[in-house]
Amino acid sequence: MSASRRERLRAEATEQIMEIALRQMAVDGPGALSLRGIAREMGMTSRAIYSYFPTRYDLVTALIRTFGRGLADALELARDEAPASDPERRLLAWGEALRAWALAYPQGFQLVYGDPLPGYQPPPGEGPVDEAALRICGGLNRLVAAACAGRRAPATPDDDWSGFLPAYRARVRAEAPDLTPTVAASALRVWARLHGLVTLEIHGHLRPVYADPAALYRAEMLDLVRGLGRADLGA
Amino acid sequence: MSASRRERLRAEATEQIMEIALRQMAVDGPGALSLRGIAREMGMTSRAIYSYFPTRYDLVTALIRTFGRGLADALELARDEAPASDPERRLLAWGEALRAWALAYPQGFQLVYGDPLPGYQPPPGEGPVDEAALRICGGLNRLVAAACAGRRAPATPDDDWSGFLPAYRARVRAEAPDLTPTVAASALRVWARLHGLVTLEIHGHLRPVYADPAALYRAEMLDLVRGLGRADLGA
DNA sequence: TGTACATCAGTGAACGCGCGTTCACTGATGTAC
DNA sequence: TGTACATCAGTGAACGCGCGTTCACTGATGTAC
Repeated sequence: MSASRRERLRAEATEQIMEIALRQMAVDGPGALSLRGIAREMGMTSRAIYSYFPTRYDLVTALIRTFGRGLADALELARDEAPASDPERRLLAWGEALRAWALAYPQGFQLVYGDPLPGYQPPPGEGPVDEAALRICGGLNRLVAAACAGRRAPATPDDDWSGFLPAYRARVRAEAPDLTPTVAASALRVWARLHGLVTLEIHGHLRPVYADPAALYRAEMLDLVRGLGRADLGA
Repeated sequence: MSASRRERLRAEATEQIMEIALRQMAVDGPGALSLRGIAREMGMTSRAIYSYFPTRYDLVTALIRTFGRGLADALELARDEAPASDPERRLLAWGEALRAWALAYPQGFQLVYGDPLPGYQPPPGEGPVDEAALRICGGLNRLVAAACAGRRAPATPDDDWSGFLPAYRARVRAEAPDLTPTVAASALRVWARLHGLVTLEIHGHLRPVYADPAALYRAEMLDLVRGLGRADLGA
């Protein structure tokens, strides 16, 4: 088992690098992330970082991927703590978790949903957020579908997918064959509404205005749930 | 009038600097903004920039202020093109203008509403966005109030302002004494809903999903107008 | 249990770069008499 | 209209900095026999 000791140390160092990277970004803004700075804080030569991340952008990619997974985990966890029999509560829990996570990791939120870093280009092939985006998007689709299920106007059966990209439609179909486009569009707009309040809050635009952003967010979520099931998308 | 020739040239150069700054930010991300780069592109010595902007951050501040004003102008213009007798259309026009402006100047939108630049701190005293934020916020408040006016449940008269910051409340009171807190909160949430879709779109998160973001946005606005006037904020 | 070898984390010095900013200046444009 | 002076846009060279990245290496940790 002594081979794994090296592995453990390596994993720990890798993690430490990522933690320090985050702190740097939190303190001085993204873009302040610097390999030399991390090395300095770890008490290592800057050269040493390169045996963990061959390039600055590889570090960023790893950060984005980690955060994406973390967010997806947090959302699924919160959702699953509410009983499956109560889809509305599950949706509310999901929404609360989104805000809570964003407030806890504002740099992470920005990495995943904002412009990650000046000049950063995701690596070719699967981007670092793709896996998480799929989980998050798919999860929200199912939640919204469940919450809509027992409501009036449960979506015209012959709605069209024409607004969506074919690739996205195929993906949705693959994992949730009976999801209607109306529901998918609703989910998208639910996401956008929550996203709007969250980004305003983490960028400080709510601060000079509203003292209780949690209440505002909750009210928005309640309104949003109330509005579900109306087939109101489209021309 | 030859004194003004110098002034004109100076103003033109100042404007050119700002334009190039924008282009740089658009191409290589914010944070890629560099005085030397601007000078290079203008065919000047980097030193020359300093007679226009004493510091890099002064340039950023000027950019933010300009963009803030530009956005506020665009919104007011669009609103005023719709007849004052049709508050809903005015609100819709305002919303469309927000999206259109953000798509036209994504760097500007990010300067005003996102993290402007790594390390940037607004100057002490009045920040560069304050004037524009006031105009935008106040304008939206009035629009929402007008759109709510003829509706059922036009806000409980004795609603409370407790969720808002006292300073904000005072400002709103000063310029629109009969605005109810319910309306103010509605306006805030209207803003957030539009902001959510817009930020998702300009950061490219809608692109892999929805082919017609304009339609999605329009649907959201219609839903939002439909929902106005319900006194649905609060515990 | 002991020795010879492979692995691999980390060192230390150096590269070339672009940056913001400062210094001392030049030469053209405008102003006052 | 012409001259003496003030203004001021822009030059050119230099500063010190922190950065990402590369080179050739050392010494400790683990592995095979």
